[in-house]
Amino acid sequence: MNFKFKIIHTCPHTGARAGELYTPHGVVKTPVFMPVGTKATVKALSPQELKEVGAQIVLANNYHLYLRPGAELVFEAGGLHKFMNWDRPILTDSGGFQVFSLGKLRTITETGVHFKSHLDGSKHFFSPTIAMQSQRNLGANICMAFDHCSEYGIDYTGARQAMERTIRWLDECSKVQLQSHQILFPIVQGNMFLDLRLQSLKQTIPYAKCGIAIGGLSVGEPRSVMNEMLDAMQPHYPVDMPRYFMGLGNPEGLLQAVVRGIDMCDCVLPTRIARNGTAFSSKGKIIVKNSKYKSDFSTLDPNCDCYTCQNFSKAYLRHLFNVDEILGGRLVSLHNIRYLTNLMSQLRQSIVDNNTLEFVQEQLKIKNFE
RNA sequence: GGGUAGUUUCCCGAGUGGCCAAAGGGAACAGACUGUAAAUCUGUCGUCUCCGACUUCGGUGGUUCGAAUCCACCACUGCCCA
Repeated sequence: MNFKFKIIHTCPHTGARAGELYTPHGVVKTPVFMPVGTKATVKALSPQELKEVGAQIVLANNYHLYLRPGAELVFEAGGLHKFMNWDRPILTDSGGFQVFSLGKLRTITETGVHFKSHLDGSKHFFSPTIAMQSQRNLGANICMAFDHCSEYGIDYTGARQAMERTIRWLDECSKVQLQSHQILFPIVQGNMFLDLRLQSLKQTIPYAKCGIAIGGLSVGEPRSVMNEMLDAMQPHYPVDMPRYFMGLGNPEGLLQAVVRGIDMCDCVLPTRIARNGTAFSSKGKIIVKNSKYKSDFSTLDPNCDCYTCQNFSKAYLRHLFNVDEILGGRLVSLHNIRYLTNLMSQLRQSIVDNNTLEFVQEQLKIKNFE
């Protein structure tokens, strides 16, 4: 088998683990934050910059790449790694999240999802099989199961139906033969209902060969609810494979998740808020555009080793946003990714050093950390 | 010198008797963003003791129950003719 997960150390006081995920495109040290590059590019950053900033693995999105340029074209190009010039591991989301986010542009049936392209309104259909075949063509290392991610606030019956459908779809997904350098990650659903979560987890585990994902959280629910869900699932995960919390990317959430046994996270948050003028920092969130930084010639974060923090002041970054120059979004994206990769590697070190609890509590003292 | 068009809240600019504290855009300010329909979106944007009151539409004086809108004069600006 081309994939292997090795646990280096488990925290004796929390659920945190330090591990290594071996893939045909290299090793990923966990816990890990994975930047999102939906359309085969992490917005505003080059692969070289991503490496400099410590990205070990990136995401791409099956739905978006299926529409443009098409999965066959990516296959023809030699696969995503070659196409986007990223030689480290890649994970593709199946398009399941678009079932959730595209709202009125889609209708869900038992056999799959009818989409209207957000680009030109053209009609498309994803069955679990089609979604997996498309991901096979894209050629990422980790392919996510095609799931039904239900929205926060849905009632029990709706949540149960989405969860059960996800299991049925998972079974179909598992029958699609992937390339030898690929593996399927199944996804646990169940919305905010503990029994559904646990049932989903139980039924999903048999399909997990190397890793298992938690979907449908961090979709607007209070942090306490998210933690409650993670706490409930933690004792029941397979020990020997990474748990991937889909769509989590704010510093506090990452810490909360890792101490609850999560190994992998991804999110658009760092890059999106960066382009919108907000930076993470060891003193909390910095809204760079704010007028109070007009003549603040200090850097975003004195503790950060990124290119941005080595060379540019808040006043300059604010200026870039003010005059609508793309470099602003680039520099803050660089910083925000670095902030999270740094946070995760420090967290990893704390696990190895047996002082995770201390480290996390110290970090959580930071105010305005959302 | 003559003619003509204009002067609106930070800027541009709509508004030609009441529904106007005054459209729209910009700027400014604040906020949101979680498996990316996002370099996007939302809110505030005359003053105040802010369910209400007050002061504004170049200036002054009129007409009118009521004026940014009508009239007179003045000031300034653009354009055309000398």
